[in-house]
Amino acid sequence: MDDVLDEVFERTLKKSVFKNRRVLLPDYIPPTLLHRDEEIRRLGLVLAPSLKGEKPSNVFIYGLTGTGKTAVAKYVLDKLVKKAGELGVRTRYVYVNLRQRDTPYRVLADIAEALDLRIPFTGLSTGEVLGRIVKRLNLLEDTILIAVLDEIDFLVKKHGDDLLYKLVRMNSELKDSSISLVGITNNIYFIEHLDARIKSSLGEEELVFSPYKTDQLIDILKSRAEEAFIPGALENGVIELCASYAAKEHGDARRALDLLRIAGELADRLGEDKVVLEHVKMARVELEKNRLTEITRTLPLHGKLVLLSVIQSTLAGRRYGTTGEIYDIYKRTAIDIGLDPVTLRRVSDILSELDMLGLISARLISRGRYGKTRVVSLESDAKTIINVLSEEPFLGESSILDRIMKSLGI
DNA sequence: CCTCCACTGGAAACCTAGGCTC
DNA sequence: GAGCCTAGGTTTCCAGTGGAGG
Repeated sequence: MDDVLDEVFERTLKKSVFKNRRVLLPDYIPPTLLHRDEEIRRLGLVLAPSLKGEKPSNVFIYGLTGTGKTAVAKYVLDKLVKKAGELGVRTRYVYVNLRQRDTPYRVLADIAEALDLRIPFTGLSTGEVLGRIVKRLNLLEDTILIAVLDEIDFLVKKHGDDLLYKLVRMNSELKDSSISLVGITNNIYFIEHLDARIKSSLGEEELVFSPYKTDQLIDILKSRAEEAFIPGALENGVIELCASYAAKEHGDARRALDLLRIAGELADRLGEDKVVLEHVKMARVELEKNRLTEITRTLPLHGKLVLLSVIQSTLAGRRYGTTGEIYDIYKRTAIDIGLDPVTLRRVSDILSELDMLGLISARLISRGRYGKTRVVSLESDAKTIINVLSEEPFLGESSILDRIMKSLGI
């Protein structure tokens, strides 16, 4: 037994294609950002007044995922704050991702924390938190706070633009301090459904990030690979393949880096001393599987049940199910395992949510006399989903999953 | 050209579990 | 402990609606 383990340990410890795997992780900000000089310069230009103690304009940054919006924002602000420190100007910044912190309260709590305030995770009114921030900023005289609100469209979609309005208006209550907003979104149409008051004040400046071209992706991957891998660890063409896969996904650099990293991890796991093209292809499959597992796992219970019902509705050789059919199946399953089923209205919403997550495709069609409904089909691997669902106590112990697996021939 | 199906999607309100202040 | 806050998931109610079949 020991020998087996020893071998595993040896293998992981001794040989690795990596020199420094960290530089390939999504939240790593490299010391220099390639092919974003213009964007860096322009954002710097907008925010530079803070070095003279003046309030910078609010900025809006648009661009698809993996175009370096977050990286550029963090990069510029890190440098800005450092420079401000040297000059003795009080400039701070907060970075908040509004997809993860998608309520007004949590956003305010994060901003408050950046000002060294302690805020409980629930209990206070948003107005109270806002008030404390104002008080704090007035106490810290001449402080310029820059709040980076990443994926800002998520908050607005769920809770409206009230918070943005309040944050913008907060400046009128501040004496010598100020707050500026940097909004980041990958939804170009986002600004259109903003209130006119906010649109004008938040969009004082606008930056648009265009996707990376394949050769730019290659540059980026090469420079990171030099840091990340030991020399000679990459077969010729590995980087190019990662780049071309990612270029197909609208030049998404994050995806390119993920592919490269996972390809490397696969090589390590297989005990090979070189990353080859085949590893990249495997990495692509793995990446999709991880995403699916992660999303499915974090689904609320009824979301999982509805997803399972979608699988069942497409079981008997059918390509899609309708909302009504899926609801019937769902209801039966829920009662079967001793759960109160939710209403059709709710299931309708859950189906939309699953669609947005990309797990299923739900297209709205009208079948004339036979009413309007959503045509739902599974867009992901049923086997992976069922594996995750079997972790669920309610489902794991029932025989439903076994039955489905049999029908699927797994 | 009109009807009417099978839902969709908006709005408000409810419920549970948490936490503040006084 | 009262009274008032929050987040999330949900229920209740209801006014639409695209287009096949009459």
